[in-house]
Amino acid sequence: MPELPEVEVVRRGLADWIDGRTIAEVEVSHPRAVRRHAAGPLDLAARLRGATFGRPARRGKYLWVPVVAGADRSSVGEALVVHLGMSGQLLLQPPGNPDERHLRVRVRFADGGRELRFVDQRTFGGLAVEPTDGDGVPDSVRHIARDPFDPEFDDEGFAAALRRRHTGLKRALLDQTLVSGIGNIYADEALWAARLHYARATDGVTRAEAERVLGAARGVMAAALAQGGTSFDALYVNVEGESGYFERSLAVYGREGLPCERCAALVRRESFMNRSSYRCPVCQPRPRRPRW
DNA sequence: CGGAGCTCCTGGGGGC
DNA sequence: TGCCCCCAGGAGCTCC
Repeated sequence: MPELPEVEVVRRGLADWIDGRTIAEVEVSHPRAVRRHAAGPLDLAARLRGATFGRPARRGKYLWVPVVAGADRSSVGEALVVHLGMSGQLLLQPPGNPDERHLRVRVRFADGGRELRFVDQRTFGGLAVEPTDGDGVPDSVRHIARDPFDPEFDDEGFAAALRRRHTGLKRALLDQTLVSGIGNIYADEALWAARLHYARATDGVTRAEAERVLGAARGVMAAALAQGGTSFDALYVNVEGESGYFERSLAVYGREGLPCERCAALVRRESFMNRSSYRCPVCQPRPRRPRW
């Protein structure tokens, strides 16, 4: 469930720990973790060996670390791209620490200090080394929209693009090519804060409503980031393996049958898009003409 | 080409 | 106690 705030917590941790360090060796213990690296695990390891990490960057839920090649290679721009999927973790562990049960990739550094470990129970996440464009954005991230915290995010452009869509509002919020970083939890929280139903037709959403839900998404994700992110089942943790505290601040997600904080009506859980959606039946009434 | 549904995966938890 | 099934869901892929 790592969404933008959780990925940003990890990015900040990485910036503290790996920026400027040189890679000694990479071990891939589960090929699925590097399936997005088309040339295979050996190629991934070879591209990283001897290279130096730069400053970690992020767009939406995608994280990447520029890699500056060793002296023996031309310095074509490349980056190590990481997506945490549902259960991915990036941990900085002392080399002697016991391996985690779901350790997939280990990066050892030449300085012998803490190693970078990619741990992923459900294996939806993964790593790849990819070329970057003139703006430093990797291939697989180029189709991802800017996220609401990107200085170049265009609020009016978002509202216009949303209203041009012919789909349901939550579906659109989860579409990473429209706005990135929002997942199931923060979509539900943003919709509750904006008092909008998930099945509102996007072409019927007013400009003001579009601004409201965007502002709500920004607000809830900023609050979550300030608390170190949201955690469930200890699956999401920062690079030190610690959980965030935002779960206790969630207004609707995971709160089926509990009173809405605004109106005391009981929160409902509904199945939608093969996942759970939580809403207040009073604050977020079902639209006359729903779109799923 | 936009939109929608399917699928990948594992472990925790509930029901019987 | 053990087994089976459901559930969590990001995003690429496929089909219409």
